[in-house]
Amino acid sequence: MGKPTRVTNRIRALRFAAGEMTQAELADRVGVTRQTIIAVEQGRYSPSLEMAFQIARVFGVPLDDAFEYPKEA
Amino acid sequence: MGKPTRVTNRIRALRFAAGEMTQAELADRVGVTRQTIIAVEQGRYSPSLEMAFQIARVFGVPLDDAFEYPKEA
DNA sequence: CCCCGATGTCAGGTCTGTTTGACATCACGG
DNA sequence: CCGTGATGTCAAACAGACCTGACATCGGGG
Repeated sequence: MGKPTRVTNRIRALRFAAGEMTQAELADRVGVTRQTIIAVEQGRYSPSLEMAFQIARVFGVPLDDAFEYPKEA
Repeated sequence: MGKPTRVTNRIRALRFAAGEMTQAELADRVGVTRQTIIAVEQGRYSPSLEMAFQIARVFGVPLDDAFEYPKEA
């Protein structure tokens, strides 16, 4: 139980928008584990900046489009 | 000796552009340590996505403007 | 000259992102 | 009915981000 990750993402939506891309395939393309994709997709924790960049790149969208950070606590 | 952080940033430039903002002040505003700012600024490691968002927000720029990720290995 | 603010370094320790591997469920097709 | 692909869960371990605290340097003022 650490801090709830305030960062949200649109990975799932982007996956489906990209022709029903599977979690396993995304994980493979990004170079991480399927587990990691699941955890991030579910918002259990936020990815590293590098991983965020790679994910956004896979879908061809800017970072701010794939991930969002709410205003203040 | 881990992996060299492929992510680069324009923090230093942004700091000076923002009226000579000091590392300590940025650290304070972002809510991290001065050490962390130094390390990130020097590219010793890439920040978390949350921290990246906060930094970009301090300077009022989009993520992709504050941080860059080079093409391929 | 001395002090102080700003930057940088080093050592150690904590926390969380990431991995590996095993396993459960559900939908689908043969 | 059985097998398989996609998703999800849990546990344990490792790695890297981040912290604390101490200290070194350099430049500018008083």
